Amino acid sequence: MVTIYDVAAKAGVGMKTVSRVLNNEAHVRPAMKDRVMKAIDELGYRPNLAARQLAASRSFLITFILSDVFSSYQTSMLVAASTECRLRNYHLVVEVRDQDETAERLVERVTANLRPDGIMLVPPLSNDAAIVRAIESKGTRLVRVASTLSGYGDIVPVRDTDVSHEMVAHIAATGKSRIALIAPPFDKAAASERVTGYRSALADARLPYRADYVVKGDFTFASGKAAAEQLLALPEPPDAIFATNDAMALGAMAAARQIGLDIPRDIAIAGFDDSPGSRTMYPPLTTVRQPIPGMARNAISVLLGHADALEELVPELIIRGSTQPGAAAEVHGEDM
Amino acid sequence: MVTIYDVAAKAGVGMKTVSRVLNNEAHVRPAMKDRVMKAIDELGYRPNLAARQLAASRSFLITFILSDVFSSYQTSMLVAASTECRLRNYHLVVEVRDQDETAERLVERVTANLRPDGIMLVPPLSNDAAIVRAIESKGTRLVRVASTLSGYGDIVPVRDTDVSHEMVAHIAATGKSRIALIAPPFDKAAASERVTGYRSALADARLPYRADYVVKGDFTFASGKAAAEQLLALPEPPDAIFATNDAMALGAMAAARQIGLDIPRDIAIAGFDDSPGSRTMYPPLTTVRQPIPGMARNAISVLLGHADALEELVPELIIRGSTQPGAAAEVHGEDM
DNA sequence: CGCGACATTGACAGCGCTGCCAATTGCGAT
DNA sequence: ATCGCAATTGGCAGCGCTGTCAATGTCGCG
Repeated sequence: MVTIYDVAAKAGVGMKTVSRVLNNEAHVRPAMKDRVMKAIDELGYRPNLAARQLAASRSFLITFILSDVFSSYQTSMLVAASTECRLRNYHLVVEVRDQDETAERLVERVTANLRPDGIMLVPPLSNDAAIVRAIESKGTRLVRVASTLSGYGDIVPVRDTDVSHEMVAHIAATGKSRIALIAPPFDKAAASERVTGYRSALADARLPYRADYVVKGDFTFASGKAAAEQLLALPEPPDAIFATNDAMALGAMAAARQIGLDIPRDIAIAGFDDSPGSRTMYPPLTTVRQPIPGMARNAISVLLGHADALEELVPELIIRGSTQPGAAAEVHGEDM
Repeated sequence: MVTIYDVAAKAGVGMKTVSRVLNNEAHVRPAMKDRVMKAIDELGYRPNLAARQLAASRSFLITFILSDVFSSYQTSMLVAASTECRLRNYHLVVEVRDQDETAERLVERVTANLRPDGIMLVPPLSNDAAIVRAIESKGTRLVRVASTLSGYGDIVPVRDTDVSHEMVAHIAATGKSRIALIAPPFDKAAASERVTGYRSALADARLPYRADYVVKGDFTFASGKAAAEQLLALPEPPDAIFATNDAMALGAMAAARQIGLDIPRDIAIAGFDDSPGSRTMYPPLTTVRQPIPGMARNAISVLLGHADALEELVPELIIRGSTQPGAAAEVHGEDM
């Protein structure tokens, strides 16, 4: 294996100079730098990560903790984060939270062995106070993609209010007037931007806010189905349902289909996340596409301290057949 | 940070003895071992991975390469593999293959920086000859979950013939007699165990094999939809479609639904993979559940040379509403 | 009871790189 | 040309652990 000494010898410079070039440090004349680069190329030299880690006591590793509840959202974040790490010569290590593993044990094992330079958390784990606190107590850097803005760690905010508003406005524009909401499980309604957007859009459209049209779900298919069943059993059932994620929206679709309703004629249904499943339904689901790659890029940037040029990110309304008959054609053929 | 020297001092033994205990080497008397263990506990000592890597020139890292085409199959493998690594004090690093990145560049960057002790590949990447060859040329250990049995690397085989046979037999048992197949894209029909099972089950059920009932797809939703449209346009259309993965089966469902067919009455549809989407359809999709966690466990075991106790793995038929009306209740409520 | 073989333990030299500090060089101003 | 200061460059000591090998102990057997 070729080492930094070989490069130094070949370039006729001190070993430390090679190190400087590798680390892009200041105080190296361009001519030197070129000579070193050339030697590196010719020798096919690759720095030994373990040695750098040991000497510099940083790991060039970021840990991404996956919750044991899978979601396409998490996976997309993971992929985008890994890609971003690669551009910065970092690497992404995946750890999965075991069922019934305490926050402390999880964080202990994640930080102790590998000593990552940072940890990245996305929902739902990013809103788990116990985990965040445990990471804080270890002193490991943390970035969270989250809507809850308090607590330890830098935060890449999720801004859902406007697009939720847009969504409900879109549904109203298709002529629906009894628009129900399957809300997130959080206790405080204010905790969810998606709920806020729903209410403001109702107000704008001069539609009444009805408490019986708002049912909580827990982001699972089953809870969405149950919520929809409850809504559809109302004396005056809604003619549209906006579910705050796709899994619940699919549950609502199943509930509607089960009692023979036509989507979107009898009931329009919309979700949130643009999950693979939203595209493989018939009719395909109207939903919201989060700028996930950008969010992941921002998160890694923040974590690595290059917070200078963060991207401006805007979620996007994806109108498909579940709210607008003509839109059915816009199905993508991606694998799931 | 507490080091191995601190532990040695506290336990009153040589530093090397602590190292022996850590690595579970032979030639340490139980009494010694206990003393060391106690010291480790009391000090909360954690070995420094970077130092071990450098000294032992192994990385305790396994790289999992993700193809840029997402699938729930890949994700499940990833999660299971990560969990398994953790039990062996290894860590899983994720690298994503960039679109239009050559196999050589991919493998170069994956092996050069991190120098993982092994690489794990699952379909579709595990059948990519160029990647496998590139890894071989780097001399990095490789384990592949694959049905193609030739080439470099240890292989965890995928055995689909029997369960495909079972699936088609099940469909035939529900009274369907014109069972079509949406086949994998491979050139040689023999390459796919799923096709083999289909043919043998037809023979067993004394149903004719009809070439016009076999259409190739490429594992995407769109290709499944197109294939189903072609099948349903036949003069004598099939009354059942077995798609060799779920994405294509969902495409087939969409095609059937679009022309107003009832599932499963007019046409039964079955898939393969037990993807999240298969559960969130109405009716839910009959499919095959691969023993993914076990496969991942086996793969990591093989990679780490503990190939002694491999698990016996059998895929499982999951009968749901898309082939059997009564089965509709068996929907799981997992999030996607 | 003595000897050799083997089990156990410890000492020490790196693994390949970075941080610190000292040595050297270059350059503008006098 | 000379001096001072800052920009460059190199040397060296580890980072914390494992591999090698030598130094002890230990035990069975004659």
